[in-house]
Amino acid sequence: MDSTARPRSTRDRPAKAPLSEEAIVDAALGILRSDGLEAVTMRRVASELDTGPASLYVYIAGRDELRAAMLDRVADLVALEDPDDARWREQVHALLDAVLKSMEAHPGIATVALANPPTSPNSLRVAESLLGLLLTGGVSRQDAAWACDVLSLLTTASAIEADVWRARGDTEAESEWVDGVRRAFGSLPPSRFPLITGLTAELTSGSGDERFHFAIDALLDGMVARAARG
Amino acid sequence: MDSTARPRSTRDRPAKAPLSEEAIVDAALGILRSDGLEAVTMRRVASELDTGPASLYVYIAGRDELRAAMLDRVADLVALEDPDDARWREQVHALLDAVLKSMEAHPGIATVALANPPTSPNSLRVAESLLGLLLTGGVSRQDAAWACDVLSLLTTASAIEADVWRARGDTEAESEWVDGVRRAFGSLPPSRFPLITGLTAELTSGSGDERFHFAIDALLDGMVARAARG
DNA sequence: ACCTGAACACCGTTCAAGT
DNA sequence: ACCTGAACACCGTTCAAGT
Repeated sequence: MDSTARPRSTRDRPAKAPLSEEAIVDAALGILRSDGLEAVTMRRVASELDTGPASLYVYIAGRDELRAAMLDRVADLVALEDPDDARWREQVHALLDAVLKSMEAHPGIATVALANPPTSPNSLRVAESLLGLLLTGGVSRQDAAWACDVLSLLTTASAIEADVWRARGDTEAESEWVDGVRRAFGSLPPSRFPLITGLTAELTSGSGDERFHFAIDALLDGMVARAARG
Repeated sequence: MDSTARPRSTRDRPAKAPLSEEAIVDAALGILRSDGLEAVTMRRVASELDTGPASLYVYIAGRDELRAAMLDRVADLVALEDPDDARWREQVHALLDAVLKSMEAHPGIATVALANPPTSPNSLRVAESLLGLLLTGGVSRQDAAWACDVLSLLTTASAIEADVWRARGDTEAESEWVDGVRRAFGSLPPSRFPLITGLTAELTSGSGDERFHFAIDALLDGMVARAARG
């Protein structure tokens, strides 16, 4: 793309990196990965680049534009594969799983995704691929179009849920937080919450991933059934 | 500073309300409805109550607790009905629609919902009702439990999407923003995005509500099919 | 004992002034 | 012409001091 390829320098004193949108987004993503979205402030990004906050505005319109640029960069990490008639269903799972994992590696970015329409270049790249898989699976054109939206929503929401679990569970695996929820459910008054108390095991079973893939399967099942009905 | 003559009333506020968690949450919800989530700051809430920000901390642990309390209050607005075998499916739609509408009336609260585990008293009330409807519909216990989570996620995500559309479209109906997206999709290079450009009509058709109920139906279809398969 | 003024350590963004 | 120091108008939260 660019003529002057430079090694991506973020931390550890890269002598002096000339300011650019790319460098700013790089620095922001570094902060995001290590300290989460709340830590990504204009001032923090600027100080990471050894300059004042005002200088960022030469390259980026503001905080929201920076967040959108970060989001697009995260979507760029998702690898795509061509549709295969025999494997379209697992390909859908694999694609959405890649989106989920990419977001989970950048805690807080899912929140940004929900606040921005999915029309950035790399979001469109993913959407184009997902549409292809759904059509290959025999889903109707209208259903595929809407499912594309719904599946994205679901993936983003799952990523946010994962972010929250991790933030609450701190260093430990999900189990600790889930245990808390299980205890909370179990100690509810059964008279007022007969179903929740009776289904505590089911409500707290499965990992986030299992629930995510369950939802995808249920949605695909529904649309395939709908296509079969005509 | 004469305190006997007349309490200095701020605008049309009910004279002097004694501070309490309820009064604080009330004030916060008022700001939320009129100016959105970003405007709900500890300082703004305090000034609305004619006091300093420090005083709020006597009744509320902090900003996040205030947001959680606001969320629970919004969930309290949802009316429930007893499951009816013949109408369970439309009852699911009605329940989730009520949750969606309640959130849409409080712009930004959906973001709070995604950041908090759905274990507040009124969230549990809604979950208990939804579980009952799904079980009445013949969905398996495990599927009902997970679907409860997925449907909540979907509803919350839809509410956020509605918030974003409204924020972008400003005063006008959705159409203006949708037109923009349609134009953006249409002007994409067909060689790189053959499906998106070919499906622009389908991708941008339907209101948010239609897409929302489509997603619910597809999910329910999938789970009913699953239950039928055994 | 209860409440809060004032302070601390931050924000995003702007713009006049400097180079 | 380009960049940025300094300022403006805000944040959430704490705690010593006042009543």
